[in-house]
Amino acid sequence: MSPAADTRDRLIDAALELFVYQGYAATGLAQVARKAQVLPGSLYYFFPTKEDLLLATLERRKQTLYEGVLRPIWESTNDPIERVFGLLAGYRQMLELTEFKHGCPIGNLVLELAETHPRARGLLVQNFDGWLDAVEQCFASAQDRLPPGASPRQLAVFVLTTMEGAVMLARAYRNFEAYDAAVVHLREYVERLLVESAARQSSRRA
Amino acid sequence: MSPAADTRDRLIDAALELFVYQGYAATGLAQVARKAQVLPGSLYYFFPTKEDLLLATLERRKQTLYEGVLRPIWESTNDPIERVFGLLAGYRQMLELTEFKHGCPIGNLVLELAETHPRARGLLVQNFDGWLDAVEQCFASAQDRLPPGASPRQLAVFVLTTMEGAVMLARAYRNFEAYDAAVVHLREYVERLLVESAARQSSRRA
DNA sequence: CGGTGTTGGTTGGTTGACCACCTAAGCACA
DNA sequence: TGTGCTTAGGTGGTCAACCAACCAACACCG
Repeated sequence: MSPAADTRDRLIDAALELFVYQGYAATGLAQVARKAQVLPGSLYYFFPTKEDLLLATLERRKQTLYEGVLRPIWESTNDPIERVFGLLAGYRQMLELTEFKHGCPIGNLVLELAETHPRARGLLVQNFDGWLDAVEQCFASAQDRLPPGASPRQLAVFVLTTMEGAVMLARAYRNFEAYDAAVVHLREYVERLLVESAARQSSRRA
Repeated sequence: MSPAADTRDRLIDAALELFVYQGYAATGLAQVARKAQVLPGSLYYFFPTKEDLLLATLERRKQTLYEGVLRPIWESTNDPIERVFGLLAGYRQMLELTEFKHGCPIGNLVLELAETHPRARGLLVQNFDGWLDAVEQCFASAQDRLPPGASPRQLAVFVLTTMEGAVMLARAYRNFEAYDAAVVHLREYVERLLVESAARQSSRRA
């Protein structure tokens, strides 16, 4: 890796963390540079404007979704339904490790920037889409165990809304009560869909 | 109302909207004063610091929860379960009316301020608590129609996480697909709890 | 009644810090 | 020698915070 690519990466890493931790507007470029061990001027060399830096972080986030988020869980879990809940457990673990400092990296920025930064919104949506695609695939490959009317995509959306809301409440309360309650109910719901479908299939066979 | 209380109120009203619309950090005090038709100096008379203004808006939000949010729905709907979904419909309507500009007033600020403003976090939690109390009461007064193990509080938490997540996705995508999908699934889940309980009761009677 | 001090609220402008943004000189490596 | 990158410094602008002068309403007292 060239030295330039290295500092560029360090800048994105630093910005990624600061934007998620304290918001976009509240983060100064000088602070990003300091955290990345780079002089403020260099920052301008790679990212002409602050928004360019923001877009680069979102692009990075999108590209590391599989490597950083999905793969560790996909490798430890095979059952598609359990993979979904493994994902939820992963976010829980992140909250735990960072003592609720980091929530969902996308969610925070959506609420802050959706109205004011249209280009960022586009990338945020792409990030959500990537996540939804992955979860949709889980449900799709378990579709034979689900009721016939169940839409994998809509189930994925439900999982994402639950997760985003749960992360938000966990950060607000600084505990896992709400997060765990939400996941328990989501599991109850999915469980019911599974047994319903199983009952239907066995009755058809009979 | 004294003229002073009036300008104070106007300031809180203006700040309330701006903080929700464009975030806390991104909102300048001069902008708040302009919107409230007040000179910047007066702002300092009522609120020594920007954070004091923030806390006042959260206090106000807490006190207007019933009047502004719950009452209109409570009055048009009697069934406790339908009241819960009426609440969700109300937030949907707000998104529609404001063209996705306003999300949940509390949720936005939670993600922005939870880590950096501990006093604000306390008030944000109080706001969530008030909302949760109301929804919990709904489920509690329908408890005879729910399975015996169902906890009204935990159900309320599930509703809140769903709502917050749904609002977030609606704002990101600028459409209601995700919002509606989430609400549909939540309804499916509650519906299943109701019929389950009904079946159990009729089988006991038999 | 009327003059006088006090209080609650307003005005407009200042201050110092910080911000994103910009530049031009310097560096190392090819 | 040239190119890619880094460095230090600087500019204009905006921010929260602050202030001193001001004003109207009121209370108190001669």
